[in-house]
Amino acid sequence: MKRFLVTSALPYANGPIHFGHLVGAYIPADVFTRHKKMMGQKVIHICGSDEHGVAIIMGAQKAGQSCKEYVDSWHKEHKKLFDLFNVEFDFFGQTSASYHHEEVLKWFDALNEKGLIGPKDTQQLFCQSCSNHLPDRFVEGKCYECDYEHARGDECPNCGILIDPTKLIDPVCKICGAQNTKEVTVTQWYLLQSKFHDHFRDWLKTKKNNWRKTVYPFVESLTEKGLHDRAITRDLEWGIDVPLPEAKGKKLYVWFDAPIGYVSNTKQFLKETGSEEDYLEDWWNNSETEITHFVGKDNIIFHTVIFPVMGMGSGRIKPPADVPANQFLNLEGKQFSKSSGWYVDIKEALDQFGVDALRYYLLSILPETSDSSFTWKEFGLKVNGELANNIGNLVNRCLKFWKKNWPEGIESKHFVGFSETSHAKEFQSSLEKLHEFLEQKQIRRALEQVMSMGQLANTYFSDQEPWAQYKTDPEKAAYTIAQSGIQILILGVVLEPFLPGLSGKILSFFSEGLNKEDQQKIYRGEWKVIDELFQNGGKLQGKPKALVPKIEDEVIEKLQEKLHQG
RNA sequence: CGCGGGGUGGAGCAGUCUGGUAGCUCGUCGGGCUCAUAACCCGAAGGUCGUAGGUUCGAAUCCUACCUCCGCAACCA
Repeated sequence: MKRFLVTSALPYANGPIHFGHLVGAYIPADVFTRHKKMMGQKVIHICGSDEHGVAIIMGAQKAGQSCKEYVDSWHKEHKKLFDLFNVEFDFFGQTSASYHHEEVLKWFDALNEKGLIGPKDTQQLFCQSCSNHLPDRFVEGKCYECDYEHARGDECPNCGILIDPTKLIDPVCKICGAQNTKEVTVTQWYLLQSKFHDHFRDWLKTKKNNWRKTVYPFVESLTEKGLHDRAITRDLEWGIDVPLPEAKGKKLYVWFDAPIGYVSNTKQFLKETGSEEDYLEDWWNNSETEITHFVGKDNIIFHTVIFPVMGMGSGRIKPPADVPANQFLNLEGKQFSKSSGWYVDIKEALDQFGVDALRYYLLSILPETSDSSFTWKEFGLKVNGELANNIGNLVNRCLKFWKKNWPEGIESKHFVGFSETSHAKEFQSSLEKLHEFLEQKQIRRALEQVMSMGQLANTYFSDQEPWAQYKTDPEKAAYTIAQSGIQILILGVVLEPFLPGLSGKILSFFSEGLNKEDQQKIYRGEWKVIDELFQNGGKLQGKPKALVPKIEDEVIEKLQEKLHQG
């Protein structure tokens, strides 16, 4: 049986999550996974904290904590935020855990055995003040081509040439700020990707027609002329030991171990849930598995080149079916930047507006094809004008009318045969489009289909005029409300992947007996089941109310002011 | 000529691969309705698809040149 393995980029345990991260990977992955689950397909969503690397060491130093304490606290913080945002993982692990270290060593050994890892001597700058090796962007200086003052160790932002850091004029350590470097020769172990070029290109070509146009052309042109060998070891104190006697004291580079976290976390997930399945045979290396990595565009190279090479090269896992990378989300046109005050505090926003409003807006501006912008003004307009007016109001107008006029319930006969009606046909076609878009990971367009179903339901309600029917022919009105009620029930189910919170609220009006199986049937369009659901008549649970509160203009204005004041 | 992605009615976007009456949401204007969160429904106005050439019976869509915006993405994680 076909199965789906979904991953979202491992958040780096070194700072808060912002909207860009949510929109780039976690929310799309969550929607896709929930969709698959509702379809009744076998799917797991794996993620976890990425906890090695120089930035973590520096962050821990600054915080006066050990590295482990430091990453643990960010791990908890991130987990909490994902929960608040209804982003659901089947497993959310840590790369500092021992199960992860074990897995990484297996990869290293396998690649080493296949001759895909080897040592090379390189010239590197070493800071004599803080005793750190300074790879690329940890050093800055004057460009030897154009004299630009702040050329980085890898590239000059002014003239664009690739920089050899040892040739920089007056190099400065970016870690401690001292100008006290010397050139040293160090041995590092490299992932010999160049040996894998032809094999890689053969595989890549098979993705030409299914990958996004922001992904394929980029990877294609980048790898056309060859794959670069990459250093996968570092001289650091924190990380996974290189399992070679001649590399004593060295650690594996964080980007080597991090993606393996997807695999090690899957193993741990199966172990903790008592599964009999094998993480490799049944999942990562199973021909029936479709692997999808949700990432932001900054992660494309690692997920489309390096990790696939590691997987194919070691033979441990198969390469991904798709890497639906998203573009960047800006804040009112400029990049989010916590240090310059250009950011939005997610927790505050959650407290103020609730998860449904935020998820709705973020979903509607997912940067799937190009960069997009978060603006408070548009947030207010979309939540009020679309979510509240369309869906919120629909639920409210129909269910209030229902509760008021049939407090003891509507007879079951009015609910029968919905799937055969003409108003169900249009719903059905929207649902089919929604499924199609979600399969293609076009989540924005899928959400539009949900909204169009809301509009269909509003139109049906208005056309039938149950308020007028009730005065002349109450039976007819009962039928209209029953049918409208079914439409709302379907909407509630269909909303689940997008807005699980709102979905749950809508469904709670209907029946406590609406189990997962029935929901899945409705989600799949098997609407015959609805006849059975209302066989004892339709009585509403609880008291209907406005589910999506409107956002006041003044609130938006205040937030805009606050942002621009910094 | 470093690389990739954008430039479509007031705003935000889809359509470009596989040429054939320019589509969606919001906003605006007009009408309707009163069950509902001043919500909902119907209708209308509004675009020579960045510019200039070319291919074609026909181009937003293919080709060429140019202008312009965003990002940096294989030793930042």
